[in-house]
Amino acid sequence: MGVSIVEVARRAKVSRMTVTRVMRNDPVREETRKRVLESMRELSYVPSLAARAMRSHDTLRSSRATCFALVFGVDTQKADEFFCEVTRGVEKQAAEFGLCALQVHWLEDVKDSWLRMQAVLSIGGLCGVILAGQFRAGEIRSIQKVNPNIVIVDSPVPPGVKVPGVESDNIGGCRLAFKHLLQCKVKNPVVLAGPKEHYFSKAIAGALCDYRRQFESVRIFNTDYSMESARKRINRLVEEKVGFDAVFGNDTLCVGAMRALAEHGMQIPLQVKVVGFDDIPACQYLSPSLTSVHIDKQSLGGEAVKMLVALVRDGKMSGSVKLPIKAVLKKRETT
Amino acid sequence: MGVSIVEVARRAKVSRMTVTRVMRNDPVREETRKRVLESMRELSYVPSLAARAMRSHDTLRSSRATCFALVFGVDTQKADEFFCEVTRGVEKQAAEFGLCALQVHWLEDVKDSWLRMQAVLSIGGLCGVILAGQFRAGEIRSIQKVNPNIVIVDSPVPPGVKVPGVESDNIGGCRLAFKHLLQCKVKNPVVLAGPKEHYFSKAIAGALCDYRRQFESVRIFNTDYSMESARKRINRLVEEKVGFDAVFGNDTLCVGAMRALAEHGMQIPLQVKVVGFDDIPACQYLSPSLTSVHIDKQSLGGEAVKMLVALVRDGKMSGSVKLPIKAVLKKRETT
DNA sequence: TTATAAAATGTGAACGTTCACATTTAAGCT
DNA sequence: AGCTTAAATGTGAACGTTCACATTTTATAA
Repeated sequence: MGVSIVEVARRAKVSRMTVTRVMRNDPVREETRKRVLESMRELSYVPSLAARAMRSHDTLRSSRATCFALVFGVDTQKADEFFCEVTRGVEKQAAEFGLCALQVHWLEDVKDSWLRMQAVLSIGGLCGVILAGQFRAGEIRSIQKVNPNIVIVDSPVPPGVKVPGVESDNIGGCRLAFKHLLQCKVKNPVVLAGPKEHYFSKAIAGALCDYRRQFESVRIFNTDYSMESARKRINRLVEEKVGFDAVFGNDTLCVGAMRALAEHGMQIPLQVKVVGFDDIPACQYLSPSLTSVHIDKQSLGGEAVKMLVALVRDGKMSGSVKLPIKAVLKKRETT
Repeated sequence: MGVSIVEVARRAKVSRMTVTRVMRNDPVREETRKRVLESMRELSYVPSLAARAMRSHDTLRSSRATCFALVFGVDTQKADEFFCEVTRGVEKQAAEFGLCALQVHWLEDVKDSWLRMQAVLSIGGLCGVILAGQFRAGEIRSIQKVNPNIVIVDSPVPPGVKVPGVESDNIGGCRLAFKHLLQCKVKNPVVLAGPKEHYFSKAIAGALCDYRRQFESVRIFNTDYSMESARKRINRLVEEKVGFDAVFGNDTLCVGAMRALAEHGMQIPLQVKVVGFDDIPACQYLSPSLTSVHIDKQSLGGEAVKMLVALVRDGKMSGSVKLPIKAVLKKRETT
């Protein structure tokens, strides 16, 4: 069913190797090259990555590899728009390098999922792996066995593993948010964090160390990043007449929160200020538009690719490089 | 770097074939099986998909295949939330079958992108391909050469190709929207379509055949599905004092449109009604919440996977099956 | 016990590439 | 022409599996 290099060679009356050379732009007589190219076209030859991969363990870091895997961790599904943007950044940069990104979601709850993942990652022609989201040290080590070129994006590298990575400055971003809330004379903010062990939640805790004292009260709630959980939470607070004058959380959560506030006829920003995090595209188009801490998600992805390429090219990276992507506050109508 | 079946075999003091048999659950003496399994564990053996793929052309439809590709067409990037949901449906159903979905975006403007795509699709262990979005007949035929098991999702199958597919009832959905607008006494709707040749745009045209006469005027504009283009368009209409009393377009476009209306202090739904399409999660959380034509995006993805599995299992599908996913109007506050 | 069938295990070849090296062809010089 | 060197092209082996078939071991029956 597939056309092999041998058939192309036969048709062009040359050997397999010459065909390979043509593909590689190695020196071949012009006339021969033309015959081969024509032969490839006519048979609509597609090289078999599988076969290439067989010679892989040495080929892996060769210039021929055309793909890398972009693996999404377990919790990444909720934060849609965020990772969509990261992915876009990855793909743009990948295209720049002539690479192709194979995306895989890792679903924790499915049996054998992990084994299948590993098998996928050992597919030939994969020059490396970018991990997006949260991974445990053991998981990373497993992956390293299968493919040594790993870059981790938007997640703190767990202790005990050495992996280069790109990281948004979440703590710095949270600080900006709190500082801004203070400037807005907020006294009793409600903070909507993600799941307990999550990067974002920890960053919030980190940033609060510096600012907590300056507020009268700070209420923190963990959520699953869904709009619904934010809406419910805020609804409950309002119904229980808990006093608060601001909400801070990621953009998705803020959308849910704003809905709840609207349902109760509360004025934004008059009665309650709202500050988001991530600055997803929709922020500008909400009414009122959402003040948010901007993270350059595309850079996050793009830089990860650059790092991966460097890693592949130079063989090794100097230790556990962390490239921070800085956060910027975008003031809009909710504050 | 990778552990091969031979090493596992050696360690367990058996032949390669016995190891294979253990993996396949073929009959093997219990004691031997235990030795092999242990050996596999200790060496943390991961079978090489690449190597498996080499025997592929017959293996392809065998039960061993663990992955399929989910390919996104050129224009799919804009419609983020929509395809995120479709993907989620695909992955849930894939997990159900013990399969793993490899996502690939096809970026048109990048050179050799198409060739790389094809190479990826011919990766071993891929039991099939799901195409999401718009593809041309020639493209589909090319892919068919590389991998015969194709299902197309949310795109009309181009004439001249026989591919089974799952399709949302876009025309029906648009009819619902227009009918609803009429019920709301709308006389002069503005319609925000996608790019000219797009499925959605054509569905709008199709549905309008039946309803155009019943409106006083219908203004249709093509967009690139971005919020910004919708906002600009509506802004211009307002500034040019073009009279209209409703906006219809996909949800993303509606968000942009609503922003524009809000900027001009126009009341929704009093002065202008807004009806979306797709019913992305955010619709319910906007203020006012967005009336939208609901498409069950997860089913779209899930059914595609079921179809693919059937295709792989039975070898062939009866012609060009089209499974329609029906559309439902969700009335909310914008009408 | 030996013959016979059944169960368990092993073997060579093949899949499509590429590598390292071998061979052929062409070109340049005296 | 004949010799040397460079350029162009070809070959066998290897990558990790699996298949079809071959061989060995074990169980069963006479």
